Amino acid sequence: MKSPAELTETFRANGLKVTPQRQLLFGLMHGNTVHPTAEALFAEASARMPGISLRTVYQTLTDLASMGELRLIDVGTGATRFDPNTDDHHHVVCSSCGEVRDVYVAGSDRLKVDGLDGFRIEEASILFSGTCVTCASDTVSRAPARG
Amino acid sequence: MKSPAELTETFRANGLKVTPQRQLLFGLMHGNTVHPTAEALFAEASARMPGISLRTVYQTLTDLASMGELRLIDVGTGATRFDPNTDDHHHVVCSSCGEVRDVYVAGSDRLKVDGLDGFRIEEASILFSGTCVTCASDTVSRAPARG
DNA sequence: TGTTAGTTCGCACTCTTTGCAGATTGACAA
DNA sequence: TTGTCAATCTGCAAAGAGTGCGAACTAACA
Repeated sequence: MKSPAELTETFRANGLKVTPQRQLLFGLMHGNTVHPTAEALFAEASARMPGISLRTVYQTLTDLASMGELRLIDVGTGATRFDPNTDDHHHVVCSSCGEVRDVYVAGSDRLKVDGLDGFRIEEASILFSGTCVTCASDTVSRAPARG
Repeated sequence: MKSPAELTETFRANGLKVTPQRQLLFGLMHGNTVHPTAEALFAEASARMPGISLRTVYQTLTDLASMGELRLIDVGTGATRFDPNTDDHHHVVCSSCGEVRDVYVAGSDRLKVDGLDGFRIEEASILFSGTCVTCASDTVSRAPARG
């Protein structure tokens, strides 16, 4: 995703207005590596701009996504996650706490895939799931206490 | 997924009852390759057993999944799909009509993945998306007419 | 400063899935 | 065959995630 300043340019150049709400969201998403949900972002935004609406958060995020500045990702935890990293990458999700991290995969071009006949493939996404460090240690330390 | 007869055994052996509703669903899912949603399965089931409830469909599907007889898959089209194929495989989804097909991938063990540090990986799923044959030809033949 | 098209916000509503509770009914024993 | 009891089924309410809509508001430019 471009920097807030660049996005400001881009938006204006496209006839879109740069509102305080949008600027706030540009800032919250820029360099954001936590893959927040709309709800999570709304909470952060609300703290800095009381009164901002969830509807606006969805709107802006959707706009950014359709401009290619943001990727919408679905890791199966219910809500859509937003990722400002537009590099060619994949994700890993903790099945316990839902944390999502970016993952880089090399060699995917050498995969032998059977069953794609007739499909014109546009995208391939790999989702790893498992347990993150924090949840793994929580389990270990808490297991004995719980019996 | 096991055959309806085998599932009947398994259910009874586990103290679960084998009701007409469950038998119907066993039959509808066995060998089913269309990856139906709960709603789609409910429609099929209703045609053969008027009065069966959507709630029961969800319940039975969830039971089968927790017994490992069914895989729940999320291809990003909104509703969860149910897959009786429990082999190690992946999926491809048509972004136009939502059709889902099974795909077999070889060589995934040779992928070089960066970013999994700290995670204990339990699963990796690959989702291809693109356009199926039917939708591709629809687009071609209809494009001129639509101008 | 005025104009106007693009935005924001809140509410209603859709869609998917789950919780609940009363009415039913398999499964096993006598 | 009948009885018992826990497992099931069904319908309805409700939760979570998004989206459509319209009135009020405001950036952006002349």
